[in-house]
Amino acid sequence: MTQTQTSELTRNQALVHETLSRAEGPLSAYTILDRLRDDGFRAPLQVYRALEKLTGLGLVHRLESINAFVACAGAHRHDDHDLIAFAICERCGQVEEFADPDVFARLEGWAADNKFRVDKTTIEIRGKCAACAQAEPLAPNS
Amino acid sequence: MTQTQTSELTRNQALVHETLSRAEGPLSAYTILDRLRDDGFRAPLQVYRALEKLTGLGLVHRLESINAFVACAGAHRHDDHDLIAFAICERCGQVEEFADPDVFARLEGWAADNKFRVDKTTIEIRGKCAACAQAEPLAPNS
DNA sequence: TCCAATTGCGTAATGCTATAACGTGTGCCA
DNA sequence: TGGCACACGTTATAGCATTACGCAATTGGA
Repeated sequence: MTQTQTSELTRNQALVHETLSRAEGPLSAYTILDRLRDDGFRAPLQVYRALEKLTGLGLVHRLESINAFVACAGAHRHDDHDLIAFAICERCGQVEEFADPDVFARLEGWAADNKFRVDKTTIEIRGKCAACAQAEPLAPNS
Repeated sequence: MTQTQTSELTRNQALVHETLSRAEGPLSAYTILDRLRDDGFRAPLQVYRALEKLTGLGLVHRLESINAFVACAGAHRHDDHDLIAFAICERCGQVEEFADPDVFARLEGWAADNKFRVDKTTIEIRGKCAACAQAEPLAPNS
């Protein structure tokens, strides 16, 4: 029941990944835990350990601004794990991933100019997605 | 002891702001609380309420990726509160603010193309600042 | 072959971050 | 003067993440 090959997922990792993949939006670690109770999950650490591995593999992204996790949409190149921006709808919870090479080029330019060694870059836009923006008027009251 | 003019800070707000301004780097809300015990602070909410006001005024920034707060460096325009990127050194804790109009222009471009209504944009780079990068070799072991 | 290193797992406890829900007081102004 | 907006204080609770301990299985040399 342990890992037999480097690139395969263990049972716990696969369960967490499946849970995130099936979800419609980002999930918190504790939500994942709750959804995996029936599969034997008992403690937060089981989730966090799996998430650590999955994020390392680029299969899952962490959304820093909302303390949640999403399965990688997979629409981008594998080695661009940390060159992805997120647009998070605060109304419906949907998350859009997008990669803007120019944005990252400029940030890397700043880093180079300032001799800053980059480990991880976070770009997250919060607001309302197209559908929710339309559903909600601009000036609700007054 | 309450607010007499709209643009002035209350005692609590001023104390939190001063604490952050004097700090060398970002502080967590609970660290701020500890530093203000002698000034009568007892509960997290006293800090969080002040922080909410200060971030609203643009005097303080929240660093989402490390759950901490910094006093605004003030080197940028007042109305560019949320158009600022941060470079956070994970070794010494120093934070650099910088505004890159092109980056934000491209992100706003994406938002416009996708009819996404932006509320807040977060850009945070974590890594090693120039001094710390030099102090730490690239491949420590192996 | 056997030892040691690595990796993952399970459990319990703890720590850190943030908010909910009360009620109080004060200034403003219609 | 009554209502509103805002700030405050306190207690309790919710939500997020890690430390620490021990065990089991795999792997890769010596």
